[in-house]
Amino acid sequence: MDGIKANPFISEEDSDNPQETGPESPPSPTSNDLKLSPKKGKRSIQKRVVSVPIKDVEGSRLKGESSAPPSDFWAWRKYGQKPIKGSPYPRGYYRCSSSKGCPARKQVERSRVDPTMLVITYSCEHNHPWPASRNNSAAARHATAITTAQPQPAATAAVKAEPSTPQPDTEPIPGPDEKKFADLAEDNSILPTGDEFAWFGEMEMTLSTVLESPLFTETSAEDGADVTMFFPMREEDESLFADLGELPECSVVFRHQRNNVGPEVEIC
DNA sequence: CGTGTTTGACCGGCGC
DNA sequence: GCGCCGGTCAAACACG
Repeated sequence: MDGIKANPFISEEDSDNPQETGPESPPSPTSNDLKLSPKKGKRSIQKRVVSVPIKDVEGSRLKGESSAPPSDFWAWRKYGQKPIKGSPYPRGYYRCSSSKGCPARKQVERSRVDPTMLVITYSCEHNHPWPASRNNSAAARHATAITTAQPQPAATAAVKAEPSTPQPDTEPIPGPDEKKFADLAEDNSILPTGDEFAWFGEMEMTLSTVLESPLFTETSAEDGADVTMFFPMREEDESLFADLGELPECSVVFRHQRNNVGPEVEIC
């Protein structure tokens, strides 16, 4: 909390990287066996951790959302809430209600290290057939391009260095996942299905894109410079996406707050 | 009436 | 084997 705190407030998790958002969740020795939904016997769950300022959340609440914290425009239905040991704040469990049978889930809890931040964990079955969205091929291309454009040994290095650098919050791990997501999206681009799950792919793409951005990784990671990235897309733009196939369906807003050190991350 | 939230109970994994 | 804990279910309730 001295300002050197890492930036991205976003971290991703994969079957290979079962790590929670903070130091308070030590990787279990059997980390090979990722965490699964106890009830389901599925083996791969894609997880994405996003931190958003509570201010943002309240802002979205004003828009009409009751207790749904996120500002994404997919519908989430709360199906549970549990007090988490070690945390004064309960964790809410949300399920995607945008479409029937949507396997996507989301956990929302207040960050223990920074109570002004909400930690949102998106999760979805990895082996789920991600349908292509109207723009996902573009996004996929983008992500792929970025990933390949940055042949970082840091990818493995970052993952490897993680245990030795316990960050208080989430970490940017531009790892092999990005490629996975890209491949997924591209692979699924042949799927005829609707876009009920496209949001997840979209999110992967968007986040990956931002995370991979040298601007972000370098500048903000270096000294926390004033990185302001605006993707002026909001609800009103959603209608545009219905007709546009090139623009990103979701927007990510990274804003470095002057007073409140910490970027704003918004996924909508 | 349909949809979403709340809340207690239940289940399974994991550590001791 | 036992207890703890996280995640999910499902009934009851609230709201538009």
